[in-house]
Amino acid sequence: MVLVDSARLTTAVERLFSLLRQGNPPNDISLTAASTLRRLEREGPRRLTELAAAEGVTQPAMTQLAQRLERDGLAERTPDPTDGRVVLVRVTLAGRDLLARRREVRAAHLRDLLSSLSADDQALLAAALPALERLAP
Amino acid sequence: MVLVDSARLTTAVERLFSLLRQGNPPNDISLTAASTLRRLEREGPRRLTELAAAEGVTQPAMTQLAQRLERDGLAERTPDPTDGRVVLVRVTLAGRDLLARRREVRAAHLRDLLSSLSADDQALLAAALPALERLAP
DNA sequence: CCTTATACATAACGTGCTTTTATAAGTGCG
DNA sequence: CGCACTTATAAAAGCACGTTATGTATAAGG
Repeated sequence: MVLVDSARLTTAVERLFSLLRQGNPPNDISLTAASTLRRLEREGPRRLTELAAAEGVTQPAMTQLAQRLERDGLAERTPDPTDGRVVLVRVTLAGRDLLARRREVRAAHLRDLLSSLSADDQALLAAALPALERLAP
Repeated sequence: MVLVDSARLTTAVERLFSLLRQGNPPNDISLTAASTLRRLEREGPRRLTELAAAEGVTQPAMTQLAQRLERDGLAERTPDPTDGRVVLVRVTLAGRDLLARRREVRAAHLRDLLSSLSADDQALLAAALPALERLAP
């Protein structure tokens, strides 16, 4: 039995995400690019087709994205020693830095929002944070 | 004083948003389009410049978005009787339907995620939901 | 009136994605 | 070995979505 009003939680997450996105640097990378970098950071090097499937884009799109990421120094493409067809994509240090900076900007923005919340509400959010993390592992 | 780890909350929200977006219909509307439609549904008819400012895009971008929304039957543009320069944008029934369907898909997806959570975690999330809504009003 | 400000539209451009089609290289199997 | 399958690249055409710069119509105020 699900105790949470999933429709309301959905809306709240979407609205919050929109707000956090507001404060983005003007020339930010695309959502897919950011999501792919995060995935590479979280899961380690991955092959192109795997990334394409995971991100829900076509394989040519992921080829292009990987090339842009490489061009911008955010990712590297290296051959797989065990399979000559495969290209492994991995995030670079610069890529990790970019992710960290993005997180920092968003977190600062979020802190602003949080500061206008009551202590009670903040406590409720703090208490629910681990649950939220388990929800989206 | 902010009691919540805003960096962790940021990451959790981003991850959850990505997961919810996964199950999207292949030809979904853009984030800005969705956000604008939601705003129109929530706040009623608005003028173009107002929408542009609220969504953080330029006025020409909102003009184009409104035209696409109108072309797709999701919004209408009507003149303001009291000011001949102004165009009022309103969401149509089809637009509301689209929003409802999107919410339903996401909510169903979220229910799946929630169902694998402990009752305690679910209770924490349910308790924090109103605070989350106040955070992103 | 005439001028200036406001609201919106239009034009020209860049990026990122999609499909489609073609090509090439590597792997695995009968 | 030869052939099918897999993996990735490349290139073309098209649409969505954003930008800046510029144009046009209405409003507002001397």
